[in-house]
Amino acid sequence: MITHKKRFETIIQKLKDNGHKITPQRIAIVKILVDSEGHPSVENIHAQIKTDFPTMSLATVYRNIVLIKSLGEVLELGFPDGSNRYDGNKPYPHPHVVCIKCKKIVDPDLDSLDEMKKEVEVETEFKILNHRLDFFGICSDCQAGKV
Amino acid sequence: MITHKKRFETIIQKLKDNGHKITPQRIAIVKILVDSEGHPSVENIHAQIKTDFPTMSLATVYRNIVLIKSLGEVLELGFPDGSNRYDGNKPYPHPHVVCIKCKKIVDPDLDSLDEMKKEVEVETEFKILNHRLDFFGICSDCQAGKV
DNA sequence: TTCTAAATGATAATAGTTATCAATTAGCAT
DNA sequence: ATGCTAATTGATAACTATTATCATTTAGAA
Ligand SMILES: [Mn+2]
Ligand SMILES: [Mn+2]
Ligand SMILES: [Zn+2]
Ligand SMILES: [Zn+2]
Repeated sequence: MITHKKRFETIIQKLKDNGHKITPQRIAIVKILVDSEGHPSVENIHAQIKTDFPTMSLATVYRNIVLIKSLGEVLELGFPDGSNRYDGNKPYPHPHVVCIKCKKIVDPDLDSLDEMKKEVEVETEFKILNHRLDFFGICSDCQAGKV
Repeated sequence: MITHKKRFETIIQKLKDNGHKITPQRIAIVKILVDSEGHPSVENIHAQIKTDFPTMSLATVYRNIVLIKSLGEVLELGFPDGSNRYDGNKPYPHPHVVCIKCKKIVDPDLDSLDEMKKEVEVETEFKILNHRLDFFGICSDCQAGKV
């Protein structure tokens, strides 16, 4: 996918620009972050890499996600049960739709959010800097019993 | 506050109706859940009660919140960093505005959410059952440097 | 008042994440 | 190309919010 390749280059370049070394582990992690459609978890990333990179440590995955997060190049979807998920393609806040059965997470198109943010700023007198919107439900596959 | 008293009675009654005993610990926890304006944390609830009920165990607070949650009478706002907060007055999903400085959480009035939910259902073919909307920012007090 | 299942308090166990530290290595200087 | 050094890694210990365990206590019915 062309946009994924571009994201890959962007993140690698940003790592270089900030004086970080480009290790094989880093490359593998960034690749998965930008190639995944389904918002992978740390465990998922680790498992994928370990298949053909058996020495990959879980700590390295965590460390690099923290690093890439600090560069603003991955969005962390933290869930209270600890099952955090990551979006390396759209590293800015955006709404998500979560299937509570198969744990799939997709990006819907929603434009009314900006309007909503302004509403909230006027009403509450907060300066809004960030937001998080999740819808939880059952995807069409799971509704059809294709679990 | 009249609405809080009503909520208190509602929850106590529901506990009775479901065969649960009304203990002093339970009463204290429910009181705080319905009297708090600011979405208290477990630690906060525990600390408040311990002042004049020194034997109150943290485990009891956790246990009772799980119980009241299971009866649908408190909304849990789980945050990925483990700083969960509770709303005993509006136990159904609703948007929140979180101050990232003083950790205050308020309930804004927002009506466009239902519309948004329908939009998402049409677009993604999910059956939406629940949602979570948080805005993060800085409250007017913190903006004024009243920290 | 007595009885018993439910609830509590104290604490151990759990799980995701972060910290630590010795060993390895990417990338620069020679 | 080689060696150097600070950055990075892998292994594992530590941490922290929450849950489980279990002996003791108690709410509420008989
Ligand atoms: Mn996304
Ligand atoms: Mn609320
Ligand atoms: Zn599904
Ligand atoms: Zn504030």
